Formats: sequence, structure tokens, C-alpha cells
Amino acid sequence: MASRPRRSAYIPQDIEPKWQRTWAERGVMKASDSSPKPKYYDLVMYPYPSGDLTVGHARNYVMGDALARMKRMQGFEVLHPFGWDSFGLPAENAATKRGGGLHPRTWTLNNIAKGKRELKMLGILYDWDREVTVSEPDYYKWTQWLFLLMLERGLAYRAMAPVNWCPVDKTVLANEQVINGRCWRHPDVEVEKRDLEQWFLKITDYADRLLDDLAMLERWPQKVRVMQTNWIGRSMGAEVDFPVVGMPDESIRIYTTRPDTLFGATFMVLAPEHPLVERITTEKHRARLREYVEKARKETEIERLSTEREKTGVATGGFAVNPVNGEKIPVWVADYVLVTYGTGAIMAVPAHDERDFEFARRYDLPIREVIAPPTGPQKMLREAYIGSGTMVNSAQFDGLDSGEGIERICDWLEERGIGKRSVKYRLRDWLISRQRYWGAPIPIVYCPNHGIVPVPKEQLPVELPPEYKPLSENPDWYETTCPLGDGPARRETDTMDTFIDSSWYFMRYASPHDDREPFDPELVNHWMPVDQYTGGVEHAILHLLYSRFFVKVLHDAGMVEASEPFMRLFNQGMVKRFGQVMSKSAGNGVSIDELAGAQGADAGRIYEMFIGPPEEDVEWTDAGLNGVVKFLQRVWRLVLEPAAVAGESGPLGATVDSAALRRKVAQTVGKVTEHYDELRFNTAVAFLMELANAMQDYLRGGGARDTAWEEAVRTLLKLLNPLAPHACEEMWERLGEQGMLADAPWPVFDPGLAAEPKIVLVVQVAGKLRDRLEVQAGLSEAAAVEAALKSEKVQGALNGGKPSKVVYVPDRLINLVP
RNA sequence: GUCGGCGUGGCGGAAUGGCAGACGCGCCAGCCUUAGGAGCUGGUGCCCGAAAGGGCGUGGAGGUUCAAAUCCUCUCGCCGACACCA
Repeated sequence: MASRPRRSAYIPQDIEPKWQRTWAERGVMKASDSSPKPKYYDLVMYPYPSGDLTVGHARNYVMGDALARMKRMQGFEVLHPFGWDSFGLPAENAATKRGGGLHPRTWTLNNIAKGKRELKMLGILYDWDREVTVSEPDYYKWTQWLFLLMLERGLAYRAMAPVNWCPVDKTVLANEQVINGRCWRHPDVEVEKRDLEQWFLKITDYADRLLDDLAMLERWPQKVRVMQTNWIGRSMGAEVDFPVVGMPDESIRIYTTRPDTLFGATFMVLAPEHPLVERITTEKHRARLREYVEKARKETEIERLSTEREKTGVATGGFAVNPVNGEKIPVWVADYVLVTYGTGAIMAVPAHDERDFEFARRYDLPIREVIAPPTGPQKMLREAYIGSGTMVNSAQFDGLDSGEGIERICDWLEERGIGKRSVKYRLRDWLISRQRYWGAPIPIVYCPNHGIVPVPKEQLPVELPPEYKPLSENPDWYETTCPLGDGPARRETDTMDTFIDSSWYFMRYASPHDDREPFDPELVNHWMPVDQYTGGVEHAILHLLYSRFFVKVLHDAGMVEASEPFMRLFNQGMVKRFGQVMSKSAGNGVSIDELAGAQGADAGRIYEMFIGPPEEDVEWTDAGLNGVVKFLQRVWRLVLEPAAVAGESGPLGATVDSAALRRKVAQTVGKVTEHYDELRFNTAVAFLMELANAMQDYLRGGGARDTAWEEAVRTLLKLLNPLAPHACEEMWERLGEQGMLADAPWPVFDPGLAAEPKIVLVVQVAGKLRDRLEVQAGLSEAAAVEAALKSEKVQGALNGGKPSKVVYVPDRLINLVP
């Protein structure tokens, strides 16, 4: 039978609910819009309310909360808000899966209530007055408003386009949602192509700024900036017109990044969808060509984009003229040329392009070297030479370096009006139409008389009908009247991509209840930009790029001063268990209820941080959690029962010097503050453990419970508070302190207090460690050499000789080189 | 294939040019206890040695440096992103 716990034992369940109530009642994390304090905007990526919250998902919320709590204590007015990315497919899928009946909105709101309760159980504090739920009309009204703003600014347009169609979700996917030709949600399902009228946002208009401004984001992970750079994929080159033989008014415009290889073009390739294909094809080739184009159209993205696949194509029988040398070259059609990039047509230079080389080999087309590598021209090209070199076989350009050649040829083309410099991007416009119920309706009406008519802003929101069924099958909803003429009209039945919702939610937090505009300009400028943004790396491209785009558009519209939303970005690693990402559905999740009911929220919070480097994936183990529980219990006894701890036998030779304890405390203040700021919580916890160990040794060794001790106790509580707020708050109260620890000032680092009067000087001879000397700090080099030479070990290593060289790093190391 | 990241004790990891292994887990020995999945003390990279001490050591090979886990070159392995973008 378990013995009765001591009255003062640490029982998290007895104290955690109490403090959670108190913090809520006192509005500890309420952000004031009019505070004179400097602002700090601490944002975590809002989640999809899946109802699957585990301690794994909570890791970044704990980071955000710890940072918010420290920043508050440091005197900042902290904005730490939360919300729900509650539109989107999963709600529909889940609602459908559970036997229909359950409306996506009901399911969503249930999950939100559940998630909110669990976050509170972890002691995570948000300004819940600012909570946003993007699927509620008071939010999506403004999402629709922003769509109309895009339309007004010429950034939203409708176009027929071959779109990616997921046969399982029965919806169109954005380019970004297609991974290797497969649906991002169904990795085993190949995406089909369909032609539909769709709404697009012109993100490509902002490609240059999105790329160039990455340079401003110095506090973003390098990895994310590289990914965005590649995604935007800016390339510099030239467009060149190749006249078509026998068709005096036609020419084929190609795009190349290597104008210096123009003389090496031995054939041309059109994408199967290129508009000229039909007309350029000769009678003799028509049948075969039609068959090929037909096949290519049907082929799925995955087949077409596979690099392993052999390149195929057919000749059109048509010819074009290379404008630089008047040479007649054949025109082919091949599916390795994409109609969506560049001009949908290329000049093929097999000698200097791997793809063209492979194609030329297969179809026995000529290969002509025009760039000689530094080692000199090659007789037989065994593979394409794609590097730079000296131009050859290029008439008046022979002998030029290829870099220089690019410029000269571009000049030459531009002078004659047959080509021009051109910049292209991989980035495509953002397809935002979704054929789904659970999203913000696109606020457009189609009128037989007036065409595409935006819903007037004063009529927003265009609310979703209560019945859960496709909008296009709900005439009661889509049949309407034209805002311009009262005639019958039809609503747009597509809803918006949920990435639109998340592209501006962080600005809505500034004035979440504003019913006149998406956000109050004054307040948004007060809080923006976000100082710290924390979330998963899976959003490295989509969400972050779209949000940057939105902010730039709103900046241009004069609605927000910031031109970048997130100053510092951090991607936390995932929590795994038994080798897999933790989730309820995988059956390896540790729920927040379980944790709070067993070891307590505080132990869980510390463990989430101590478990490993914050940016790395980590493995959750029960043994590791127990180590943290022991640490918390040790702190509890140190603070509340120092007499009992002091009565225990201590280590031999323990430091019982009050001044040494003060130094240790001061050093810990410096290190913990710095590491919290850098989000290096794992090492911050280690420093706190060191301090607790030192305090325990101090007591057991007979250290006095004097002011140094009392200061140490209070500093330890302040430093630990961001991670273990319930326990620390309780101890603070039991110590008889007035006011809440959450409001106590953060300790200030004092380098003078932290300085050690004596240090251990490492003595090396020829770079090898030979001795350690305890010396006064700040020793001069001469004194250090003298001290080092006195050491027998050093003398032995020097073998009686004298050092010919001395390297002295004050207070650290001296290296004597014989 | 291209780009990026990582590789350190039995384990998670610390150290970003200056004492490798902080902190924790685990393990070993001892103490305390009616008992221990509790607490305390000491130990714990590897090799030689009774010890003192010495040698080796951050995936591998080379290099730069008085000094390298850290910087450079090559290489192996794992992970991630992109993947015919002309």
C-alpha cells in the first residue's frame, strides 16, 4: 500500500487546474493594444482542428508559450494568439466517413472545443479573446473581401486551363498539391488532367519581389529560403524567333538560357500542346503526329515527368530557320517540352544540353559542338557538355568566352529585332478554385447580361448554405439575382483554397472583431510584423510564400506597412514514438489528458523541450519523462523543504561558498536567457538542472540559508517558470511572495556578478593537454607562461627545452610550442 | 540525378576553431530502508596499467592551423526537398 504523501509533496494534479483558472481569471496573456510597453508578436502556426491533438503536436505550442511567458516577464506587451484553420477537405472527409449526418461545421466546432480544452490543460496561455475560426462567416466575410480586393487590383482572373484533378477527392489541385504527379493527400493516386474555367491569383506578378526580399529574411532557416528560391525558379535567358519555312507570317518563339549555344541548334522541339503543331505538320507526318499528341494528352503527369523515361517524339515534317546562320532545321514534337514553361518550344542544342543530347541520340539527329571546354574542342562528344567555355563554330562569335557570348548574342538579336532578353519563372499563378462545400465561397455572380460580376462588398459575406452538399447541386443557393440589373444570375459555386484563409489570419489577430474591415490599419501596424513564427517545415513553401504574397499586395494597397510578415521563422521537429510520428490514429500518441493525469503538464512541458534539439525530430520515451519528473520533485524540495535537504548527507568537498552560489546563479541567468531567446530550450533546461544540482550540493555541504540562497531560489523559479509555470507559481506563492510569478520581472544578467575570480587555465605543449592550473582570472601572458613553466608535467613534456612559440588565450588556454 | 542537412559514449544529446562527451537516461559499486520501479554517495568513451600515468578517440581518407567534432578536399552512410523548367 502506498504511503500517504507528505503534506508538501509535489502533486501536479492538485495545483495545475488551480493556476490555469487563476491565469484565465486574471487575463494574464491578454494583449493590450494601447500598452506603452514594446510589443512582441509571438505566433505559432494555427492548426487544423482534427481532434487528434497529442503531446507531439503540442511541442511548438509549448515553445511559443515559453517564449511568450519570458517576453512578458522581460517587460514586453506580448501578442500570443491562437486560431483554427478550420476550412478544408478533412472536415468533409471526416464528416462523410462518420456516416454522413455529421455536418462539417458541427464536427469542426466539436474538435475546436476539444483542442482548446487540451491546450489549457497544458497551461498554454493565449489571448483567447482574439481567437479566429476561419470557417465562421465573421472571418470568411473578410477572406471574400480580400478576394475582391485582388480582383480590383487586377490580381484575380479567370482562365481555362488544364488543371490537376484528383479522382479520389474529386477536386482540382494546385500545382503545389501535386507531388511527383500524385495527389498530396493520396500518394498512391495519380492526378488526371482536365480543362476547366478556374480562378487564379497572379502571384507571378510578385515573383521578383518574393525572390529578392528573401535576402531580408536573415532570421529564417537557410533551408526554407533555398526552397522558396528554387520554387520561384527565376532564370535569365532570351526569347528568339525562328521563322517557319514555307509559312512567311509564322515563326516559332523559343526560350533559352543559353543564347551562346544558338549556333549549335540542330533541330527544334514543340510541346505537344503547342498551337503551331497542327499547321506545321506536313501531310505525310499528320497521322503519326496526331496519334502521338493524343497519347501525350492522355498521359498522366507522373508518366510525363519521369526523368527515367526515355524521351519520345515525332517529326512534324516542317522546318524552321535558325536566324543566326540561316540554317534549315527540322521541327519535332516531344513531350519532354512543357507547354506551361517558357514559350512551349525550344531550340535543341544536343551538344550542350543533356535532354537534347539524349533525344538526338535516339532519333539520330546531328550534334554540333559550339562551346569548347577549357581543355579544348572535343572530337567526339560522348555526353553533353553543359559547362562554360570558348565559343566555336559560331561565325563572328568564335573565340568568345561563353559568358561574354551570351551578352553579345543577346545584343545582336535585339539589334535585329529577332530576339530579346527574357526572364522566366517556375512559379505559376495560384489556382484557388476548389469544387468543394467546406470553404469560403468565391464572391462572384455570373449574369447573362453583365458577365462576371463581383458581389458588392456591402453584401458580404456570401454565406454557405446550411445543407452539406455540393454548391453546384444546390440551386436554392446558387440561383440569385444580378447585383447590377436584378435579372436572374448564378453564383460561383467554387470555394477558395484554404491557403487563402491562412495567408492573412495573422493580421486578423490585430483586430479580430472588427466588422468594418479585415483589420484595423492602426492596430495591424502596431503588432505587425510577427517577431517570432513557429511551426512545421511542411509549410516551408506554400503557406509561407502565399502569406508573403498577401502581405505584399496589402502593402501595395496601403493597408499594412510591413512588406514581410514574419521576421524570424523557426521550424520545430516532430515528436515520434516507436519510430513513427505521434498521432492518435497511429495508436502511438500520448494524449494531453493522459500526461496531465499522470506526470503532470509541467513535467510534460519540460520534457518536450529537454527531449532534444528543437529543430530535430525526437523520440518520446517514458524513461526520459521520468527523469524530468525527478528534476521537478528535486526543485520542489529544494525550494519548500531546504532544511530537510540540508539534513541529508552531501558530497565530499562540496562548495558551500555563498559567493560561488551567487556566481552560479548569475551565470545561469545569462545562459538560460540567451538560450530561451534562441529557442534552444534543451540546453536551457540543462543549465537549470545544473543550477539545481549546485544548490542541492550547497545545502548538503552545509551552505547557509542566507540571502544568497534566497536569491538563488527565487531566480531558479523565475527562470524555470516559462517551462513549468504551474509548479513555479505554486512554489512562489508558498514562499509568501506577493503577486504572481507570471508578472515578476525577469532577472537581468550581470556580467560582473557572473565573473569567476579564479579560472582553470589549460596548459598545452605542442597542442597536447599537459596540465590544468587554477589561476587568477585576467592573468597576463608573461605571468601565464611563468606559471605554466613551473608545472612539472609541462617541464617533462618540454624535455628541458624552451618554448619557441606561445599561444595564449586569456582565461582559457596556453599552448607552448617547443 | 541536382540541391540541402546530418553522422560524437550503451542511448538522447552538449561543445561552431581553444579541456570532447555538459545535462539527462541507462548501467556498475556502496549506503539507507521491513520493502523498492524510492532516496543518497561514488563511478561510468575505448585500450594498457595495481596505481601513478600513458596511448587512442567525434563515419572513413587526406589537408589547413600552435590548436579541428568544428574550416577545406575527396569518400561512405542516413534523412529531407526538388526532380525533363530549356
